[in-house]
Amino acid sequence: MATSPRPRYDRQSLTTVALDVFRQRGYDATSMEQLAAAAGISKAAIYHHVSGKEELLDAGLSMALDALEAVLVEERATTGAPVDRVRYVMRRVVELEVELLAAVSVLLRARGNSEVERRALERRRRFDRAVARMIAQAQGDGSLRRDIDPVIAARLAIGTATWLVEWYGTGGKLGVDALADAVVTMTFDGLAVRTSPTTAARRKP
Amino acid sequence: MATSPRPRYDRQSLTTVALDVFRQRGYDATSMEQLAAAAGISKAAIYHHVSGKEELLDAGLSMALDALEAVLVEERATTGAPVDRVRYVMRRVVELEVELLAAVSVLLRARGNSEVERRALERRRRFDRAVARMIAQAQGDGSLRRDIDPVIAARLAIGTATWLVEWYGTGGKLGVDALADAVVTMTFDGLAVRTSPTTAARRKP
DNA sequence: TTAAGCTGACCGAACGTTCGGTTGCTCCAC
DNA sequence: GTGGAGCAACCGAACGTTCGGTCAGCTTAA
Repeated sequence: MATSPRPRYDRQSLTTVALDVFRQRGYDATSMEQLAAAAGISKAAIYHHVSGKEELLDAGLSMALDALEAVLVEERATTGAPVDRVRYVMRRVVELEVELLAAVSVLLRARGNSEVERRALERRRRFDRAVARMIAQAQGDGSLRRDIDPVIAARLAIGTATWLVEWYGTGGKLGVDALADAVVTMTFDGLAVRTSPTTAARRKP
Repeated sequence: MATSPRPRYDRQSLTTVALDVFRQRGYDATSMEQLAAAAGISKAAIYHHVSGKEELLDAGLSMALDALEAVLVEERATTGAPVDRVRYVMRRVVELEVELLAAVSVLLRARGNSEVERRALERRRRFDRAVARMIAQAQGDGSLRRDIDPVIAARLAIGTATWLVEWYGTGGKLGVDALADAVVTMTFDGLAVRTSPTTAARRKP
């Protein structure tokens, strides 16, 4: 009757635990003692699996960034009309953020206080630039409005999507699909009522 | 020839200095020594003006929240068509964020780790609810689309506006008006091209 | 028997805060 | 006009506490 066997952690599972605590309290405000308590092991035991606190942050940030960057090379993000590719990427970003809520939450709070954070910020910036390039293309072929700078548009669009990790609870009543619908609809069609059904018809790709 | 007189700080001016450092490094990652260095006085001198680190945070958070709440009782936010009131509030929020960049930046990073932060989060939530109520009204009179939940719409809209403090630099080339235009336009009309000029005509209130 | 997994005790460094004392400006009796 | 009392502003040094991290030794599964 093994009611409570040893936790048996590894780098990956410890990172998951750490990300949850980092998300709740912030990286700097989280002590190794608190991580140990959350994992149910002693502080010293953590050092058997990772080199220290910063490696947990690095692994967590990479988890989010790897997933985001993978979206950019998916088929539907590289082929087809630019506007459809932007829509697809937006939707996938929302899905990823729900799936990797804690990791993305920690990522967007990184300030560049260490080399690990600075590298993560650089990768995040590259992602933003890639989306901005796609938006610029869609503006070029006339499917997106041109009166908003593509870089600003990308930042606002990604910001809208990114921000939801701040309030979206995993146990929330709103499903992922409905949430992604809301984000994509608002980003491309806006909150105002549409007087013409032309663009509304292509809302869900 | 008094080349370098005493700095002569008070609670207010010290808070301004502290907010800048908090914004760059994060509250928890900022030490009193770093605050002292930024202010050009000794660590001990700070305690002559404020009770401690947390009072600086409290004063900074209140600065942002007071300004945001004041918007809700302005005339253009309380009279007129609901949709116009929402537009106005959005625009004012963007203006305030540029004006109080550091304070808003610190506010949106508050995690609720202390009583001070928890009180700030509660005030922020009340602000969100007020905007959600205005959006619900605008949906009720048919001027905003009803297929997005007002609470979700409010969070996304405010999120879009709030997020810009993460990338907007005070010395940036983009002016406040142009930025507010971009945010309001994207939130209400979206990035997609308009096939009907009806709603586009009322973009700038 | 062995080695990975883990623990409690512990370390030096850095933290926020406090304290005794100094500095330099203001004001007023003379 | 001047000298010295009074005081807000400030400083260097130190406080107790907590931090991230280490270590010698115990436990447990194979």
